[in-house]
Amino acid sequence: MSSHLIEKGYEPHDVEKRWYDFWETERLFAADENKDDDPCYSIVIPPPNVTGVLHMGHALNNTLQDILCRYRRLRGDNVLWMPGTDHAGIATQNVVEKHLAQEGTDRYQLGREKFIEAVWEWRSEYGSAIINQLKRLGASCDWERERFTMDEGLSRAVRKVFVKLYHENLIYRGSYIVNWCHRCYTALADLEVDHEEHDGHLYYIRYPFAEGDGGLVVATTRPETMLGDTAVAINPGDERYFDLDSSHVILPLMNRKMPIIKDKYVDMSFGTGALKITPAHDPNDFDIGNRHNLERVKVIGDDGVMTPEAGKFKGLDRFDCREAVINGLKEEHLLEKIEPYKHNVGHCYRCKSVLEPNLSKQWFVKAKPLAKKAIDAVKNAETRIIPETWTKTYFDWMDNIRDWCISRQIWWGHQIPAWTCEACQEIVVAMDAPERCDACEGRRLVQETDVLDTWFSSALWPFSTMGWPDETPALKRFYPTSVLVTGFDILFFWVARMMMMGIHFMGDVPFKDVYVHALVRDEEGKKMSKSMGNVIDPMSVIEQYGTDAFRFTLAAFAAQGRDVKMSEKRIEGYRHFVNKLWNATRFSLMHIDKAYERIDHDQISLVDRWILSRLYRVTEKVSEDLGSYRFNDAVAALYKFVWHEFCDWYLEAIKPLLYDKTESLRKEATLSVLWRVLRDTIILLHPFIPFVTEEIWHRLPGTEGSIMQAVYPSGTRDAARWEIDAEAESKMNIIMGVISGIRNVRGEMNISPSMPLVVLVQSDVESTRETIVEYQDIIINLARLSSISIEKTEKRPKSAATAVVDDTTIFVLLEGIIDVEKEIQRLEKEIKKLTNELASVAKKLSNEDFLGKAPAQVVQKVKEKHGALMEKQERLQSNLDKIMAFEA
RNA sequence: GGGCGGGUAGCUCAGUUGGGAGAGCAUCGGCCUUACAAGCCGAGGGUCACAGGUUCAAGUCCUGUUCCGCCUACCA
Repeated sequence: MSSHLIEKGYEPHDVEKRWYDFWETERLFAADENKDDDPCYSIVIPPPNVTGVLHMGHALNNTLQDILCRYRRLRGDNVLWMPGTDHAGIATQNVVEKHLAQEGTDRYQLGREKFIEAVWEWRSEYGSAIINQLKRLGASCDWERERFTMDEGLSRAVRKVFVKLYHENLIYRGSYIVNWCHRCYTALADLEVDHEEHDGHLYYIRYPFAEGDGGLVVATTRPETMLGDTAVAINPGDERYFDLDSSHVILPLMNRKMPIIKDKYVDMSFGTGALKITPAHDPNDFDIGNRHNLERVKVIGDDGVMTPEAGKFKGLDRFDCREAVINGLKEEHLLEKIEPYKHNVGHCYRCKSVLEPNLSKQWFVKAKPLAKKAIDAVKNAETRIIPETWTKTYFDWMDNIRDWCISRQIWWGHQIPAWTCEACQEIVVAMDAPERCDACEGRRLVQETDVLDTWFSSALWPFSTMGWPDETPALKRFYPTSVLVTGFDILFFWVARMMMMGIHFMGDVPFKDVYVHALVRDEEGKKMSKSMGNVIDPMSVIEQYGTDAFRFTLAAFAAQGRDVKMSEKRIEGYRHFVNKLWNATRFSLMHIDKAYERIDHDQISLVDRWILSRLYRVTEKVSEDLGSYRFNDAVAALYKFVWHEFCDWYLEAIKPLLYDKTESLRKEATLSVLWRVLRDTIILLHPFIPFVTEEIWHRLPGTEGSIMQAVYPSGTRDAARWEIDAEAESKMNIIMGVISGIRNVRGEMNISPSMPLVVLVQSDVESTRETIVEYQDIIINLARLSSISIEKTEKRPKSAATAVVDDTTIFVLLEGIIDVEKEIQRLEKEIKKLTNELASVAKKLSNEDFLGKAPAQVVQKVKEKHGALMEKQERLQSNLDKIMAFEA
């Protein structure tokens, strides 16, 4: 017995902290851009918001990345996992503004410079929260390289990109309708709009003709915008309006004379076929306005309050104004009717306020030319999207891409590097503040106050984090990255834009693979959200079950193309797995007290050969599955191997030898196999459950350093014997089959587990008999027998329960104990089951077409199955007959 | 409006080129067997949403129906 006794249950808490610190201190996560020989593997983290806390999505996302990175490191790759956070312009500004509000001040009182200082202070105090949570998760990022999108280096990259795109005419500035959030006081990109269906109303308003009686009735969901109307449009083909008396209408409440224009955009089948035109507050109306040279009257201000252009409604909040307008129209009897109407309303994705389409001067990226190359790269498989189904979504969006509004009217972010000359209004775009105007040599230049969309800087992440625009060794070695692991919710926001920028500026795709994983939902499949109260906090899960159990669960759930429905029950189940591994180790270490580097293959037993063969198979399987991002399959294979092969069969089978006090070469050989299998198993498991495996590693004799530096098990290392042992597997299948058959009888006949049984085994097949004779000790041990005899002839003993496995019949002799009735029932049940199975197989074989058209291999297989079933049924039947005759 | 994914055991879900319906949890029965009761040994349980089609053969491919979820969209 060794002195390495360990605790009975695995306690994750202090273990996790201890080993994470150890890994960091030893710099085991560090990539080396100056190393030439090893293959490189790189991933950039999807940077979480610096304001964020870790949620289930992050947990899944980073667990998968960590599994890949740890796996590749073990295989000997030079791995870079680049970590960092993004500055989350609007979100962060909102958070800091809330803090200021609590202190009774606001950013306007502070002023821009002081406010930005306050954000940096906030960041240094709270910004590392999510990083620490990633560490709790075990994330093996190269933290020494941690980046932030507002770092000086990354800011330089942002400016460089902006300047270059501007001079390539891929960035322009202009007045357009944008999505405006009055609360955040900024424009948003189209993507940043959340559409929600609302129960609203459709208001029918009559606009009287300028000449004569009557008027045109228009329908709108936003009556307050009528104050900014500058025309009414009808379809030129609309017969209803062919002979209008008047060419103009009078805008009610404003008393403005407006033209009736004709535009094919108008849908004759909707509403009245007459459309009010508000060029300053609707994107379609804006286009129509351009076509007809209409005036743009902006009635809703950027603060959500009506402007002086709204006449007597000036100063009203936009929603109050809606009420006022309706009342005003009612008084003038111009409101024809109100219908309930469901329609989509855009909301700010950051603060959920209702957005207004608003006329505004903004900066845009011309997306089409950039998108084209990004489309081609996926078409040419320079970048693979996995699962493939997402490529279609990617193409759909890319094909219909629209210009990207990149300016934001907030303070926290990269200030746009454009300066306006006060003298001549010339715009100068440059990396650094220019000293004089390019056009007039004027020296008074004012920088643009807008900042850039956060996603603009995130789009550069794969190369800006590696030092671009400098030509760094890191870029040379690690770009393009091997894979991007991300959720589909930011496929457009981020992945598509990185593709565009990466290709444009690096001349190469940013990643070879994009692995798109599922979203984590609650048990009912709903998106987890704070407002619904269905959020499971990863940190509390880690507290309760340990990081390893949590990670194993996440990986097990990560089947491709499916959402993850998180359930604590499953986490609990995998905690049991971690504990099982722990206890298997505990048992092993009671017998192992040294390293066994060499296995004496002449001395090892059948079960030893079998478990080595199974270990080889699971090793291959895990490599295959991780190579194709099938995390759940890898987890299932490992789970089955550890629990149902290593623990249930192997450890149980070798117990008698281990408990035998006498030293022998045989025992030494088995111990060496046990040592090897345990060591290799924890190495295989380490990418998934890093903490417990590191802990075990250090308790296992003969290991050095960290498990992270271990040699990954592979077929080449132990070439002579390290392979599938088909003979051992097939023999073990016979042995295990016989044992299971006996156990089945014991269970079904309610025979106490402690009662030793006498068993007679019969088989026609010589090799089967030989195998059973040779390894009868295993059967006696695991099936709890007092004796076993093996013979060829079929001669049914008195008072026996029967089990048939393949070519073997097992008689459990139970003179005086057997419950004949029970045995008859048992056999009848078994025979009935076989009869059903046989029927479907026989049907197949009686089908001429099947015999003629199916591949010979398949026919052969079915025939064999039929034979086996027949034989089994016959034998059970004959035993039933005998037992019944005996009974009678 | 367009697109995508899903409906498989009581629950949560696997099931890769079409050829034996699986796992975990839950349930039932038996065990405190000297690693683990967070355990061991057994057992039961499914017309693979519905209707057609292709095929010798369909959970798997095709068509339609239905229910659920998501993404996307400038019809007032």
